[in-house]
Amino acid sequence: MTAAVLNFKSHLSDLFVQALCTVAPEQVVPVLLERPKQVQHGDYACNLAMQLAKPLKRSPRSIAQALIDALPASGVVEKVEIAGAGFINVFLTVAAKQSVVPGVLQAGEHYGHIQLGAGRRVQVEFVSANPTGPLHVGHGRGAAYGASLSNVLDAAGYKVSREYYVNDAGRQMDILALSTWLRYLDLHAIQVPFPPNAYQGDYVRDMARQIHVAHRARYVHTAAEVLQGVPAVEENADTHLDALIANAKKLLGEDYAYIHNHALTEQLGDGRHDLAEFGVHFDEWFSEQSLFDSGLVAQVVARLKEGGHLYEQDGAQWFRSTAFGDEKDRVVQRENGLYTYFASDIAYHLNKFGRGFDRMINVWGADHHGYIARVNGALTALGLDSGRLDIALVQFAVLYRGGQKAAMSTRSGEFVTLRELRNEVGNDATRLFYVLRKSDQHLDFDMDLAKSQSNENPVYYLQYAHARICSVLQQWEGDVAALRQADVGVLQSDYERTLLQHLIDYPQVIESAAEDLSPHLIAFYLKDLAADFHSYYNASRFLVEDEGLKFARLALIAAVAQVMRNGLALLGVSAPEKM
RNA sequence: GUGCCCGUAGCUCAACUGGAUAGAGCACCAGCCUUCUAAGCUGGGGGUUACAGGUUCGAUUCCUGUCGGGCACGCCA
Repeated sequence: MTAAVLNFKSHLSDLFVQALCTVAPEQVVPVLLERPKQVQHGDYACNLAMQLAKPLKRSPRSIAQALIDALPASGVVEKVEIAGAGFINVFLTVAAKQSVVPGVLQAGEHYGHIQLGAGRRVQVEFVSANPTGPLHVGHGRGAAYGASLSNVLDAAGYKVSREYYVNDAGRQMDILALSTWLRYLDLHAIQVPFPPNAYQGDYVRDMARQIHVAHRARYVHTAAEVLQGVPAVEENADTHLDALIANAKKLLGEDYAYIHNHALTEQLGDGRHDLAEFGVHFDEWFSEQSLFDSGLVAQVVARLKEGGHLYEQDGAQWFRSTAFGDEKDRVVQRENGLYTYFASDIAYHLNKFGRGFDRMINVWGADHHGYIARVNGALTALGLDSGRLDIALVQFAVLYRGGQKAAMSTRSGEFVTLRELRNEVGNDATRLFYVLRKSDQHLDFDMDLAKSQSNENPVYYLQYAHARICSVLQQWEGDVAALRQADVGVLQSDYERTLLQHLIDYPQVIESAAEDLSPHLIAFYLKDLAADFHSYYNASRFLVEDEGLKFARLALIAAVAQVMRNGLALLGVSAPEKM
């Protein structure tokens, strides 16, 4: 086994580059190799000749012939043909393709790991939901996507850091603290009308009860005090809420921080636990508040001001983001002196850039798309290369249950939580369904389908292929590790050739998924691989009399099982040995 | 109204970033279990890629327009 065996595409690509240098050294054309859809078009097709036709003013087919003549010899190439308008079709030798089987078995769980990232450090920031309540199904998609993407980048040779940005500063957290306190007062029969735009969920009452149990009546104040000077909710719900928050801070003094922190700790802990059960882990939980505590937010605003990127209007500080292609300028510091979320976000990104990542990927909900221009603008204004930052937008997921859209109202507290979804359909199905679509496509999540234990459910289709192989290997009762020594020369059938080619493609799929930030490609690949295995299974027997044939076939399906395991692991889906 | 994304089989989605005859699953029809898991397999019907132009050897893919859908347009986070 040589290094080239596991990397046919780049090997062939090198050959074509050499041929190109001979035929048309002055032409700068990228060499693209594709897997043709039709088997008669060979294993790889190259359209180089057609791209050169115009600049060289020659017919594509004559250029193709010249390229073929100039192509260096290679042990893995069976033959090269000109086809159609000028495609160059390359056929690999059977032996070369067969060698993937021992290659996979040798590499084991590392098969598919490539050096695309070359050890470069990449940070993936995802989920980053406000810790103001349970994660819902929208966060779930970001979590599944971010986690799978991180795994793919890891397999592609990047050194990945997974980060959750905790919005522990700002008004939303104050609203949660207030909501908790009001529910607590309710337990002490203090009647204060609960604001409609406060957090309604039952989890708020739970936290109130915890505080009540731990500290009894310590935080009780009269309704009159709480409502002192608070404008009517009918006038303006937001000012009503803010006045209540102000009163809470005033009445509770240092105790306000306790309630605030209790709510934060509870919700963050709950989210962390939820995500861990979902197989989603983070290396870093970055606190927004720490940016204020360290003074970085103030510093970054000062830096922008020094650079002449800020101006004052109506008492507020505006960042001139229109100078960087944004639609309008944005406020970084409000009239009341408070910094906006945008300001702390600039500070956060400055901090990120300072941590020395070669590349950063933010996974955001698609509703944040209008936010990209201003963040890039701010980074550019700070003299940072915004090209190191990628924003991956993830579209919404809509749940369907019994053919009906499931209700998704945050205000009423009537939303389906990620936990409920996981409990109802299981972690495996949830993880897979979330990445079964391109992330920039809307996702219709059919809960009935995800739950169904039937042939309609793609989760079982994948897992079943793996379990079937394990079952066969178990009944064989031989030494699986010895299969890597199998003589695979007898693997000649159409089914076997198809499977061999699929196994060869796997590293290429990792590369595409990493380059396009598209873990769904792994899911599609696994579906294809499973389909080809199931066909093979129905058409052939593995535990046959002929020892050589049996050994070769078992080696092949063991390799298929290995790739299924590797791929499912990237998606966070288990690969059961029995079903 | 302005900006971004999208429109592919009855339904849910692919199509290797401009390639060869646009592919899967579900649903529908007809078959395959005394032999390794039928949660599987085999075959069949189903398309003017929303519509109209344009660019070129070649367009689902790129450009323009129209129609239809989603999202965003706060001194919120």
